[in-house]
Amino acid sequence: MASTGSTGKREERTRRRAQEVAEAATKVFYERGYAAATVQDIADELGILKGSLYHYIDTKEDLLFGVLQSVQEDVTGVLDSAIAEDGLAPLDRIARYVEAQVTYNLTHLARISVYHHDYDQLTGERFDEIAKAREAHARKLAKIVALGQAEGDIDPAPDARLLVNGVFSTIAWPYRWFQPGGRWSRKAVAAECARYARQALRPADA
Amino acid sequence: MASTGSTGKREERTRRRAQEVAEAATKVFYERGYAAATVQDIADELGILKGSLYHYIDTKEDLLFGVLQSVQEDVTGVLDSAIAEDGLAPLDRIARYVEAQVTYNLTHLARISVYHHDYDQLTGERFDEIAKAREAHARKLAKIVALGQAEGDIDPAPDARLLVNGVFSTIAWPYRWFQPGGRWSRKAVAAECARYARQALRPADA
DNA sequence: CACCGCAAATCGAACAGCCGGTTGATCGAT
DNA sequence: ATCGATCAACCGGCTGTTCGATTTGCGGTG
Repeated sequence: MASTGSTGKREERTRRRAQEVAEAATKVFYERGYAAATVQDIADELGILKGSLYHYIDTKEDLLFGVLQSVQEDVTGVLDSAIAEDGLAPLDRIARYVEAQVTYNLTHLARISVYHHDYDQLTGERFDEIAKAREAHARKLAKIVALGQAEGDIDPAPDARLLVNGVFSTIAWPYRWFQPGGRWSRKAVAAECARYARQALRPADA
Repeated sequence: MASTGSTGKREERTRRRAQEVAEAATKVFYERGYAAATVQDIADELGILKGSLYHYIDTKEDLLFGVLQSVQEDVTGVLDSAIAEDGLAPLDRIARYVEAQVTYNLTHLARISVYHHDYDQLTGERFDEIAKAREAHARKLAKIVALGQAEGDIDPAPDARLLVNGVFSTIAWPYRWFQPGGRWSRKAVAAECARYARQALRPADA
């Protein structure tokens, strides 16, 4: 049987285990923070010895990078989806994007926490890679903002990049205070953030 | 000569040195993060041996707590000042508060970074103390928001506590991306944040 | 279906190095 | 002479990482 495309049980199992490792790392990094977390902690979470963990990685940082890369993919996907929708005015597009991203953030609290909290603990090229992706992300959003300013449903006075940072703040902060099962549902928070951002972007007079 | 009230050169010098220690800790925690930072690093920053540092502290965590306590005082002061101003409509008061706090944050990047980044590395009562202060802070702001909602210049639909979190996001995020001497001045960023928050709070129709 | 081969996964033990923290002696300004 | 500040040397414990031995379970063979 040809190899490509079909997943033997062997490879399947391997892939699964690798994902379990990533999840364990995410959980531990979320609870303790990357720097304070120990390779031992992650091994304990998996129920193996810490030496065994090095069958999957070369370095502790590999675990962090794995998580960050994966989150970056998701985050990029959310924005691209919002861009792909057609027939939306820029302001509506941004509102949808905010709602979708906040929903994602509150559904994947651990991943997003690590993404925002520990990303600057990466070193060398790896840091650069994520930083580059983040900047590309910001530029994409800036384009939509600028379009909205040109069309008149977004305040034309402020620099588009400043408005982008405003939107990011609205998106990024909720993971810091949100409590699952608490007073507000994910949906309610996401909707309020979308409203908040939309209102903030609108021209002053309106 | 009486002792109380007058500062002898001895005590003066001691106080100064203690502040230098705190500043060194702030700088190192800002650059490396609390968990990754070493007592050695801070001693190096001061030009003394790490053993000598323990003349001022009992524990590494003392350094973190010192910084956080001090920042918490400042932050409380900023809000209280905004509350003390009289003759201001709630929405104007909040806008002033946002501008003042963002200005503070961008002027004391290192302190604020540590405050937001490493505060959950405190343990026991100390964590509780800061957490309590933060909650009191949120309640104060919620009162102003609720007042604004009652008076009609703030959207009455969303829960006041959700709006407070929105305002906090606008305040707290800039330290993450702001670059001193970069494209925007502190004043410009602070003013834009104030505008962003004010606009976000206003009723939808307006 | 029973067997075997082989690679992936885990173990077990060790490592050098650095961590936070302690202690007693010494320095230096008042 | 006093007392805060610094030094010098040390400790036990834990860190990330390495590596050869051992176990586990899928894939092919008869």
